[in-house]
Amino acid sequence: MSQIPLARRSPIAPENCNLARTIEIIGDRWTLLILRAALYGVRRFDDFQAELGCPRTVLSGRLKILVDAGLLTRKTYKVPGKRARPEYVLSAMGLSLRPILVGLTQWGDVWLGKGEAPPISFTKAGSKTAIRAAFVDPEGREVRPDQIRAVLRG
Amino acid sequence: MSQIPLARRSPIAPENCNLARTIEIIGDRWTLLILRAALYGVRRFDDFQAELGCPRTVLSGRLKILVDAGLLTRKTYKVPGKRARPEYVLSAMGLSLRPILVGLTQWGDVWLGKGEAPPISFTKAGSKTAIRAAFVDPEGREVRPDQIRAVLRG
DNA sequence: GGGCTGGATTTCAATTCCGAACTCTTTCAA
DNA sequence: TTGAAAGAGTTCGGAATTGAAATCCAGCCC
Repeated sequence: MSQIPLARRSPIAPENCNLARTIEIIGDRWTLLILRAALYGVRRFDDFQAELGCPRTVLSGRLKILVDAGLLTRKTYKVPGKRARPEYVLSAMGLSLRPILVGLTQWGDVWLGKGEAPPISFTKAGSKTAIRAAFVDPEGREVRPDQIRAVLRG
Repeated sequence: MSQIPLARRSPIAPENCNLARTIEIIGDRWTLLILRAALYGVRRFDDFQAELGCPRTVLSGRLKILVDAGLLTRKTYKVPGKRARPEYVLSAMGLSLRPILVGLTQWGDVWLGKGEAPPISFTKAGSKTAIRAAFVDPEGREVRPDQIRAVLRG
């Protein structure tokens, strides 16, 4: 029934596993919620704070981590008549997490959705049909999950 | 430059957002590392502990959460001549996170990879070319990131 | 100057985490 | 029959992190 054969250890030590490294950066409740908000267009400190409802200390710290890691870029914006403020904009590095967060959203729709229609869905521009996160080969054709093979180097 | 227009709040309140709900369950360092190990075939308490190096109390708690949430199933295994022990195997719900963890791995390969060849890569069965996470339409054709539109219900 | 505003820091109790030792149960070995 | 081993936890202090609120701080307005 379980597709995965028993292993006592993973084939890659967590120290040099890029998945483990990724988890070190974004594997955190608040960090993920910040990225969620950022992908919806939130950029300012107080807006993040209102959105997440987290302590300002935590928000401040997490934003710093994300900027240092390169997922967010700290820019300055200026509303006329107000002083300049920093805003936190997704970099290309952060933007490229979008398929993953959409994938997580769709996973939640399936397994946590309580039968309701999902509150947000995704379509191709100019079309009404839904799109989904998936794997594709180099030519852009879908590869079904059961066709995925892992290959170890060396 | 930034593709995402400024927003003061996200269009969906975190309370009834399936992405936020997902993050509540698996948005945690140790939880994600447990799932990583589980997807590599690790099943037993002490093996998880050796793999993650986390306190046994934390592991015990996280496993309980994952079992309660339905991602792991607690079964009993018996090595001949040894007493029966519990093991934690991925349910269908947990297995369906695999594409997401593969996506995170590849994101790490691109952005954290330090120029080395990734220690693990993914291909389509019977092929040698790499696959990648992307969006597809219902027919399985790739949709480029700039063509994605979010649609709110209601 | 004095108030306002949006970032960020300080403070401190409450929680969570860590690490090591300890428990409990069954099986094997002396 | 006693005892050692092994696996899966639990117990227990001390350390670190979190949460909530108050405070600070810099520039823009009047």
